[in-house]
Amino acid sequence: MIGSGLKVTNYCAIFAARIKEMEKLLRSGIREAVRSLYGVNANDDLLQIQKTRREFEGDFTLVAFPLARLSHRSPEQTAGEIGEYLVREIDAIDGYNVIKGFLNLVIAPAEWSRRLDAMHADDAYGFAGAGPDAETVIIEYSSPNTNKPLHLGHIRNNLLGWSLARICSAAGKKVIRTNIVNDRGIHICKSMLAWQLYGNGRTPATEGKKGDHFVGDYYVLFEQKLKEQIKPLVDAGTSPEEARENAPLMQEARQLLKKWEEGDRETLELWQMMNSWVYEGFDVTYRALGVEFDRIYYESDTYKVGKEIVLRSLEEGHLIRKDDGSVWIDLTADKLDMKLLLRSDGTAVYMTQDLGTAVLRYNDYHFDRHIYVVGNEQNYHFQVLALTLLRMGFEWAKGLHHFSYGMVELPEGKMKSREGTVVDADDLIAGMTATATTMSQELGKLGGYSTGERENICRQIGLGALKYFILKVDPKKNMTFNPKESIDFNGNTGPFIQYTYARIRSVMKKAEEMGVRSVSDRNEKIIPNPKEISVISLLNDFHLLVPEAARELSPALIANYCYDLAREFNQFYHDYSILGEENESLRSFRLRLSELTGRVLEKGLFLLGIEAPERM
RNA sequence: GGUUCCGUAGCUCAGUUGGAUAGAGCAACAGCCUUCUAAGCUGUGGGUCGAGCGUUCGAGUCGCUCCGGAAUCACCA
Repeated sequence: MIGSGLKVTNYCAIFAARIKEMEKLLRSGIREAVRSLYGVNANDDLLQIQKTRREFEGDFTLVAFPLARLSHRSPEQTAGEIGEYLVREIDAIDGYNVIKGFLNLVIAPAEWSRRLDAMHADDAYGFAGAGPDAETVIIEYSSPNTNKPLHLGHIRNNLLGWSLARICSAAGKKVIRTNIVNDRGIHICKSMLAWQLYGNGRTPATEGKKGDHFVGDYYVLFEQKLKEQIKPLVDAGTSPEEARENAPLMQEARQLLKKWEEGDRETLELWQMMNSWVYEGFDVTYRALGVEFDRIYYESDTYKVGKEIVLRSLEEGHLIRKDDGSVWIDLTADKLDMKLLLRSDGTAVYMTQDLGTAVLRYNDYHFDRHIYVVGNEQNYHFQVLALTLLRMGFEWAKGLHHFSYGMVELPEGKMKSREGTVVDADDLIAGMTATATTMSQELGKLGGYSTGERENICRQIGLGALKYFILKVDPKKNMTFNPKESIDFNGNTGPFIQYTYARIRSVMKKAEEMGVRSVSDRNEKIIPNPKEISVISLLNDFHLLVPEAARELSPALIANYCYDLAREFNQFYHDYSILGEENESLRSFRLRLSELTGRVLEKGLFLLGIEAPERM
């Protein structure tokens, strides 16, 4: 047997260093081959190496077409000659075949087994630590208004932001998760006014209601009452826009906003009280979704900074003041428009506070990159924001990046609050958990567990289904959510991946009971079968996948990878016995393969913000 | 009208810097539990990759034109 665990690790680390560079090894080998065979140096972008497609024999494929130019031979002949050379010169390459100019290379199966050991020995496999000179990335997400509870659109936003933060961290960046709360403005004044008029002192506590829903109800009530006031005016011949502006309720709301901006104590107290109700409600939703922030900014603070910056920039001559006193930036030279930065009455607009927030954050963190997770309806806004900051002389604004994602739509189209089709976040989360519970019962799972354990597992599964459903699709595309057909738990879903993980955990527990060890024995030579090799090969992709996902800012890449890995493992699991294998070394090897798959699935799910249940 | 994004199987979606015969899941049908969890595995059918032209040895992927859809172009946020 083996001496100490430490020795095993060292032994494996050597191979980790060597085999991690498997693709590099191939590259240098091919470059060498080209030099030796044709007497020329192959430019790196001519060496196109990819994984061999399933239907052909081999592990890696070199596309020989580009090299045919150097060899002055047909792609087929070039591929054949290079293949010949590689098999002769590189131990790890066992064989090759050529099909239509594609050189398929077969890696020695034993090499895969060594690669597995190397990955298995590395607890941090796939995740990079943040070094002292790591890039600092701010990720802003969520960004709610304080007049309404969160809905499905916010869920997509929060899940994307949270996952991006984890992916960037795993890729070795220093990440600051932040939120900007739109806590001031006419919208919250509407809720405040409605509560003053019709609330009769009710509170979330007296009504037994979540604070955000409670306040949201008054916002809806305001709009209802306003509509009642508008109707007679319109009937009397006023235009709808004018009627809306002139309705007494609207006037009162504006007055309340004015009082707020003047710092009226009573108004501020009401504002604070109602916002605190909303925050309590948001906290519950955030906790249910499993998202957190390192730092929260409030528009009520940042809009002042924004105003100062605009005024200073005006003095510096970057901006224009019109006759009515309003302040603008002229972006027509960049094919954009004139953009308002301060109203004629001196008050701030949306852009003003975003300018302030950006500057505050730069002063706070000196970020290299600032990622805004905000829907694609604001593409124009963020174009203007970055350009305006640059014009104002803030060079760091080059690091601003709008992570623009698509809308979540219903089969009938957009969610509309007027038609009551908005999918509430809390309802949806509760619904998913309920579905998971029903399904679990129908399948006869989770017998013998306590109620608390059962509830927790069903919660994990329900949320896993929801999160995966949302994160697996390309963020920039609009996506459809059909509330009638509940989200699936079979096939390409979160629970499928969770289930694969739970099965592996179950095997691990049983292995422990049986006393089967997963450590490798360096004296044994394992020749993995093709199914095992496909799993190892996928596991090997993971260390390249994480930086790739960080570069592309793509949780979908991680999600789809997890699915592929789980599917591949399930086939292996189905076809071969792990603990039932009689050959001791092979049994241990399969256990390592399973354990590492479990760890990688867990990490992948972690990057998506999905919990991995030990059993289900 | 300007700008940006999207269009792949009945439905929901993948498809790496352009590479081989475009892939999954759902739904439908047919199988597989005495064996490590059947939320699993296997098989069958299903496609003019919106249309056309171009670049290329090679285009779902790049360019242009058109068709269809979405967003945006507020002294709203």
